[in-house]
Amino acid sequence: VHDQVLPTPNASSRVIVHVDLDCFYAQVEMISNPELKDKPLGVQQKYLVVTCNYEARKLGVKKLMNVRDAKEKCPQLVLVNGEDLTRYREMSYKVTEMVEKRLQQLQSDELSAVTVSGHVYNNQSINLLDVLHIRLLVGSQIAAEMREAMYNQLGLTGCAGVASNKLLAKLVSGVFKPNQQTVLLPESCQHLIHSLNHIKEIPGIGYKTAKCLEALGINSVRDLQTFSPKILEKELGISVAQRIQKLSFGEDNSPVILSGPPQSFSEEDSFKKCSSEVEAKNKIEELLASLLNRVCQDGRKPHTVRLIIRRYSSEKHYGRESRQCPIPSHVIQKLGTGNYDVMTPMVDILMKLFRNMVNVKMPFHLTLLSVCFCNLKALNTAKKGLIDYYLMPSLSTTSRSGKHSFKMKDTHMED
DNA sequence: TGGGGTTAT
DNA sequence: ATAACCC
Repeated sequence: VHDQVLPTPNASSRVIVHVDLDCFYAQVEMISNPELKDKPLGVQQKYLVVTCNYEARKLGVKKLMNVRDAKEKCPQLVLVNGEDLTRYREMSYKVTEMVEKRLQQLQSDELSAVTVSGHVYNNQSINLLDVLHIRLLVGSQIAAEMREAMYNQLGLTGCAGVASNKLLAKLVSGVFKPNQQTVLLPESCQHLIHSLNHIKEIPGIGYKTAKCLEALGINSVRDLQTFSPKILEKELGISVAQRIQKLSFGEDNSPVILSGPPQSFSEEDSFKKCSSEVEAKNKIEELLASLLNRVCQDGRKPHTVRLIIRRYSSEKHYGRESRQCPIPSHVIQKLGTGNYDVMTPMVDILMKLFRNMVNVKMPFHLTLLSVCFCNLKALNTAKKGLIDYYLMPSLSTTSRSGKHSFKMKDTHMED
C-alpha cells in the first residue's frame, strides 16, 4: 500500500506520504517462523533469491540473485520457498485494511507539536514560519504513526518518504534504509533528483525508455532536463516525452488513486520445458484450481479468461503471447458455488485458447504458463446494469449505440 | 530472472 | 492483443 495523502486544501500544495515495506516476503517468513529472525534469510522462487532480509544483505546477498551465487557469497544463507504467494497476499490485505481504517480517523486527529519525525533530507534546516515546511512536518508525524501502527498491529517494518508529490515521496523514502523515514523540504528537491546516478532510477522510466534515451545521448538527469523537448516528443511521442521530462525536474502532478480491489487475478508457473498438450493441460488445471479458490474468496465474478504463454527462444527478452475470450454466462453463474463442476468447461475453454496459440501438431517448447481472470464484476451485475441503463444517460446512450446492445438486453431478460 | 500486477495504444 | 511500466 503506497501513497496515502493528507487531506489538503488545494491540489498545488500536497503532502504525500509514501510507505515502503522492507523486504516484505522475507518479513512475512520471519513472522511465520521466528527462528529465522536472526539468520540470513532468502526467499527463493525457482533458482532465484527474489528478496532477502537485511542479515543476508550484510553478507552480500542481493535481490534477484542466482541461488548458486548467493550460496557462494553466503554459505550460511537459509532459503525458504516463496513461489506460493498466498500468505504474502493475506498479510498484504491486512495492511490495506489497517491503513484504510487509520485514514478514516485522520480528519479527527489532534496533531501534536510541530517537530520532525525521522530524517530531514540533505540535513536542511526547517523554517517554522514556512507553511509548506509545517505541512510536511505534520506529514512526517503521520508517517511515523502509520509505521508504528503497522509494527504494533502486524509486526511489519518499513520506510516512509514525505514530500510534495508522489515521485519525490517515493524517491526520498529510500534515502535512509531499513525502517527509517525521511522528509523532503522543497528547497532540496533539485539536490534529491540530481543525486540519482542514472535516469533509469526515475520511477516511470523503465528499461525500454532508458535504452531509447541512452541512444539519444541522455544519461544523467541533467541531460534529460536540458534535452530539446521537440526532439524528445518526436522520439517518444508527446505523452511519454512531456511526462518524463517533467519527472526529470522532480515535477509530478499525478493524483493519488485508491487502488481498491484488484482488477485481475492470475496464477503462473515457469519451468524448463513443456512440450506436450497433456503436460500443458495438467499445468493449466493446477493453475486454474488455485485461481478458482481465490476468485471464490473475492466474491466478484470474472467475465473474461486469458491464457498466457512464453515460448522457449534463444534470447527474446520479453516474449509473452496471450489469447483471451469471454467466459460463457452459464459458467460464470456456477463460479461461486462449489457444487457444480466449473473445472471441466473452463479447462475446455483454456485448451481451445491454447490450441489457438500453439500448433500442437508441430513441436513446441514452452517455459511459462499463466491463467488470468479479469473483467471482474460485482454480483448482481445484471440488476445494477439495468439501473444504470435507466438512470445514467451517458451509459445508456453508449450501450444502446454499441454493437453489443442486444447482448445487454439478453442479460436483463435472463435476470 | 519470478510471480505477480496496471495502464496506454 | 501487445507493449510499456511497477514491485
